[in-house]
Amino acid sequence: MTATAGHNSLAKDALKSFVERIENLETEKKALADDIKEVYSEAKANGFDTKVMRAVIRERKKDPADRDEFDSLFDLYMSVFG
Amino acid sequence: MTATAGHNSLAKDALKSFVERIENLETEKKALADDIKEVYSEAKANGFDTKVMRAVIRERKKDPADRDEFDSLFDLYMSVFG
Amino acid sequence: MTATAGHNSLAKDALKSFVERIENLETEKKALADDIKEVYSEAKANGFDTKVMRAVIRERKKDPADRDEFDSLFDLYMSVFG
Amino acid sequence: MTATAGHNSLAKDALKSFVERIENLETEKKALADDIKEVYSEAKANGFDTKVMRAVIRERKKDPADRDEFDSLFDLYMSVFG
DNA sequence: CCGGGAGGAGAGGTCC
DNA sequence: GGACCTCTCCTCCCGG
Repeated sequence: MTATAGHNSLAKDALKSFVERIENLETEKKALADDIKEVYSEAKANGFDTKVMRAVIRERKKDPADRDEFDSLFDLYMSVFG
Repeated sequence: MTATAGHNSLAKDALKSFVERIENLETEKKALADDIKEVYSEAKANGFDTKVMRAVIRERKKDPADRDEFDSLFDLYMSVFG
Repeated sequence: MTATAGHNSLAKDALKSFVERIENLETEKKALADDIKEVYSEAKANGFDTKVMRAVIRERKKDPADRDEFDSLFDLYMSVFG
Repeated sequence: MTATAGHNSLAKDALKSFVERIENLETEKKALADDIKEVYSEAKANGFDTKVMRAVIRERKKDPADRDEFDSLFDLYMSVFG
């Protein structure tokens, strides 16, 4: 936390390294996000409803047991409102 | 809009293809997210404050975008509020 | 488009007025959002599942016709994946 | 899990009450959102750029929060990147 | 009609 | 482990 060309230079280098590694990974992650957007665009251009597609993909990601539990509770709550 | 075996088999295949492409890309994206988490963990183990690191990375991301073409108008509007 | 004291003082006043009206409305809006959060907290403290509650409230907000259309398309898409 | 008149009638009533309170609050909140939209429309009709106005309002909202206690640490970390 | 931006909801991480 | 809070994603609305 102090002086000339030396003190904590290792910590500085370490920090820079960590930050740069993260930024590089985020760059790659963003590229994939863009790719995904692109595929949705293609699908849309082919007449598919992307909102429904998203729902399907979300559904397939879920644990069936969790889904069942959620559904039964949902039905119970809804039943309160006729 | 379709073909031979069964109803709309082409559309079905197209939908399957789109969904699977997206799911694969999301798998890769998640792997990168996990990598990023891992780097933050390393940094934390080395004594860095990850909350501040996140702020730094966010800041560095924002700067380039902030050179907007409406900056002058923005400044004008802001000037109204002293 | 202007008047007496200084350049565009009318426009300035108008802008200030618009901005302040919006900011006041946003303050009120935020207060309501906090109230809503508070009710969810109470409900949770009484043993209700807030995630399911949100789903119920969202469901009740929807137009039945839209919901049916979405559901049938959703089922169709899902059927592609066995 | 409950008492006398009918199955869980108390829990039912409680749930209904919570949901209705939330829905009423959301109705009020939406009314305010509409009011805000209305003010933006007026401003636009008076020749102001609503996009810039939004930027101004956002900025004014951020400033107070940005005086964070970790500013010094943030500056230290940023200094690494000259 | 399409893409981009703003607002809201949900999920995950962090601190207590 | 529970609550807050940040971040990401989804949806809707405005502008082009």
